[in-house]
Amino acid sequence: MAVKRSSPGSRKPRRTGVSPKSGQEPAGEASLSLERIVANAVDLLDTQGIDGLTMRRLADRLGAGAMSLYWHVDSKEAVFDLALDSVLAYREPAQTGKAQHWRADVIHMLEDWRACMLRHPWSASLLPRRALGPNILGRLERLARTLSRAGVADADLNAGIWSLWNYVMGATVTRGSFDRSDDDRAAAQQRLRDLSQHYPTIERSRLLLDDDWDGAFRRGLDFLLDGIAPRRSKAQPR
Amino acid sequence: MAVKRSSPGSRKPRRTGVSPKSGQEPAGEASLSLERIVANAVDLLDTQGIDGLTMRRLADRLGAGAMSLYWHVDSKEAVFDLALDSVLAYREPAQTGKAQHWRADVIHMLEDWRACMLRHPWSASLLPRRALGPNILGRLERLARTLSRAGVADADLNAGIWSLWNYVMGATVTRGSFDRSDDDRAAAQQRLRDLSQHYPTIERSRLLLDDDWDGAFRRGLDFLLDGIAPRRSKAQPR
DNA sequence: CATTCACTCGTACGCCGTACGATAGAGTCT
DNA sequence: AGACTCTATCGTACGGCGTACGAGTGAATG
Repeated sequence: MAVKRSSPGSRKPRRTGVSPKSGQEPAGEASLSLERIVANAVDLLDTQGIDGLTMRRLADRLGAGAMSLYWHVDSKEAVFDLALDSVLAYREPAQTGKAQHWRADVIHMLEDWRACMLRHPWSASLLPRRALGPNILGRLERLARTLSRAGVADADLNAGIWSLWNYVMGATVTRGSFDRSDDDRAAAQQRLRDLSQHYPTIERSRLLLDDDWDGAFRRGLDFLLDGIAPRRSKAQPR
Repeated sequence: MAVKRSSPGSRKPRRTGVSPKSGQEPAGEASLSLERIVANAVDLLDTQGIDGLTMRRLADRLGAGAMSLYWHVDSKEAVFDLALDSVLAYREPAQTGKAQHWRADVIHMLEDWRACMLRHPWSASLLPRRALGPNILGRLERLARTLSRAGVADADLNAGIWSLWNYVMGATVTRGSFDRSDDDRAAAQQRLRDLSQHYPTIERSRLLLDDDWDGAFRRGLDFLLDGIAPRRSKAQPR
């Protein structure tokens, strides 16, 4: 699944040089393009949820027939891949000249990552079964570079990257499991309160009710970065 | 989605006391029951993957009509919930009398958690959108209890639990994104090698090719536990 | 015997992803 | 000009899905 042979259905549409009449599309009736498809898919996912994206609906929105999409895209799976990656693009922080501390850099990127995914809740549930897109890899690369420059030993690098990565992933995915919609937020809270009763320690700490997600995220990140930070006497891993 | 009103379709079947003829079912033709449904669903998921589970197939396997399932189960979603939770049961370690160190205890539970999910790869991709079942909550409770007894301050407890939790979640989910099947494992490796070329730091560290997942998991866990461990002078969170 | 339950299942509806092949227009070559 | 190719669109149809609905069955109960 993760690896696709470049299938016959998808030669790239090269824009034939000649744009339509004027320099800009007026409105709704532009021609199909990968960009428009992906943008509308994201929109659909945002508003209708993960089951709301169907090829027919997507095509309708674009004023096209369902099968027209398949000239630009191999399958619905591909639409998911593209939508996911498109939502995870990272704009570097404004780089105001002053060199950032590596730690701030890492935190910024990871908090932004988390924010991106929370802005599009479907992305968290998609991630586990999708391939790595360029934006995802770009973030990994950046993370690796930052840590490496900060002096993290090569031998520790991969473990460090994956630790941070996993943490962010898990935090986002977990967060997404709670209070998905606002409709039943109250009901969910009640349910969690009921559930808690059978789990005394959890209840006492209000684990399921505490909703300072952002703070918890940041604190865990600090735990990890403390562990990863270079030039500590790391002899006994136990 | 996460919260269901207990819908009308699912009164619990109470076994009417009188078992069939003998004490044990002979073979294939037992009657439907929640246990059999869930067990077969897990089997189907294990062998056919997440798309391989359909209500019709599941019913066939059980020698029943598709709609018969719906007397025991509200919907296909419920089957997913049940299958997921059933796979995540935790058997406490043999408790050989000697008191375990809390750290060993936590590590055991979390490594077991990860192992469970890797044994059933579909579980990782299901987790993000499913409700909390009793086995999942049981593990959280145990984690909370262990940390609390180990002396983690109440104020740090939730952050600690969620950190560990998120980490395990993310590690499992990420792991699942790679080399899903053995069919295309070679192809996947090649693809990753190609990809790496555009991401120099990643390539240098062989991030995507390194396959010591278990080791990386353990090392990250140690990072975190170092950060969480009680009685450290934790004044400056920065 | 009548009624109620616990349980099973056949049929049917509306939706899905997409294989296939028929277009239509624009560009290119002779 | 005519023939041909390439890009792009789309209508139809197929097989499969989840599940609403309601009819059926056999045992327990009154």
